[in-house]
Amino acid sequence: MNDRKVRVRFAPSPTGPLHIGGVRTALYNYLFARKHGGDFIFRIEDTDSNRFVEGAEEYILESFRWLGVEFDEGVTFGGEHGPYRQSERREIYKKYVKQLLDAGKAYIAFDTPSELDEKRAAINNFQYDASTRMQMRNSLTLAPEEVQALIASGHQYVVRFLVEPGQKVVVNDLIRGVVTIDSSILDDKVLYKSADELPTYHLANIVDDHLMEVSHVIRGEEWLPSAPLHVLLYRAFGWEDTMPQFAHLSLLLKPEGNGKLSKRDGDRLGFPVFPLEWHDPASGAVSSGFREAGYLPEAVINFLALLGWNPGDDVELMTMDDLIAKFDLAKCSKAGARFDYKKMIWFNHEYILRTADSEIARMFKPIVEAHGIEVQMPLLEKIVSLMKGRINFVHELWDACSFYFIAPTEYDEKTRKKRWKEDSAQKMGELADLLESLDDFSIENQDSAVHQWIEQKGYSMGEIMNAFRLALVGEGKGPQMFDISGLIGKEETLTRLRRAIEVLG
RNA sequence: GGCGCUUUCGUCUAGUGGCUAGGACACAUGCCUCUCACGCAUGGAACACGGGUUCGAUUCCCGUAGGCGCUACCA
Repeated sequence: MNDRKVRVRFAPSPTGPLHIGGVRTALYNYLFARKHGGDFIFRIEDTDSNRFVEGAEEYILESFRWLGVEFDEGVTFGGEHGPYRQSERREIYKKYVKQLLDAGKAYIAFDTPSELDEKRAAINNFQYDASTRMQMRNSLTLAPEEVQALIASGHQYVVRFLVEPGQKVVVNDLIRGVVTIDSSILDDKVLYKSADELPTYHLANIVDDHLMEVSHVIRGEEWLPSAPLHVLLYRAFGWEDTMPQFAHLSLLLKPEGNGKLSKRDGDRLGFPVFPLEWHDPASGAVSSGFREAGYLPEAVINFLALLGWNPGDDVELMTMDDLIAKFDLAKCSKAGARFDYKKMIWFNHEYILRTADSEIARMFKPIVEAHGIEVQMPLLEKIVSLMKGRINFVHELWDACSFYFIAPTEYDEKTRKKRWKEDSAQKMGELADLLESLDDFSIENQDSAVHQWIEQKGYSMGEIMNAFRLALVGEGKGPQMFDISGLIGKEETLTRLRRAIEVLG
């Protein structure tokens, strides 16, 4: 049983954008598959025709392409266990539903949704199970001819799983250990609906995992309560010997307050909860995505991997290959993890630091151009190398360094008060003359010439440089002064200097 | 309500039957310095509570409380 080939799957419902929690579940499946040389399957669970959303499947695929999470098999990837979209597997499920029906392990029920609602309203804690099934309209209580007649006359029905009460059902979870429940608390779950000729999640899931030879089911904790039902289904089909091993992951919680992470938290606190921007086809509403918000995929992966899992060492910055090498389901934490978005921002900062200047410059270029500025790559790369350490997102580069491209039109009042003295105009005039006289305007040459001049005149470094900075930048920020003047060039430096003298006096 | 899962600094977490309970984010201070950042250094900060078991429990057991999830012809 344990020497089976590792085969795991990520099986979302195409009901909208992929939640970040789902991304993490997929990531853990991927890491586990790669770690054990197994296969990673992409299956679409579209058994609820009412909730289907156009474009969701493509969105999910695009998200994983961006993140670098790769599938081996499944929808759009091919494979020998297809089709991988549940809506295309109707005939397969019908066969297995019949098998259960014939074996007396499931039955046909005619109670309509509204009848069931009435029951629930009338009886509190009503549950369709061993204690109530004999009072309902189903193949257990009706004569076989009646059942046939109802079906023949077009009555819609569902197939329910007949749960034997009083059994101890044991789920051996790879993260949580042994979980035992009494089958009496389970209800007779709907397995199949005649209305759309599709199974529900529970049936489709078991049949597909079995047929697709899935070895490990790694999914969110919200599935833990139905895991015993799934065990019972494997048993009913006689598949218990090849039943996959289960691992239920803790959930992602709000950064603050109670409850699980939701889109509202992201909107409120200013971070995305979806990998890519999503345009809802029905409402037209736009939800922000990590990609568009300026996160690097490597940073998102690294952050997510550590949210609920830890290899046990003090290393936090890891590549996908590092994560694969270290991943271990047994080291996943059991309790829910708050979504610490500030730490995610720190990861992005670290990854920007580790990304080549040329790559950051390539990402930054369209932003510069959007401000109507033409810039050459070599210059932009130099600016990036000077500035990228101070930002968390590429788009923050613009605010941090727009002075390279645009001369100040006004001067920050606070800085002016502090840095522009009575004699600043005169000294800046001297500085301008000095710089003008330089044939070699290299950073090194400016540096030595200006230092020499300051020393000769007995000026202080601070008074000169700070006034100089105000003149070129318009405020008190930025890298070393000659890294600014050197890059904007002699002519521009002198223009800005002389304008400041004129304006500030 | 019922059932299940869960509980170490504010947050993510490491860890052990005997430790000064470790790291990271965030925060504070200092250093660096021509500014702002970055960076570096330092600091404050935790074993939910109550019972057991034990020579000794943060660690093992039970209970309580809190948190989370499920309780659909949704996944």
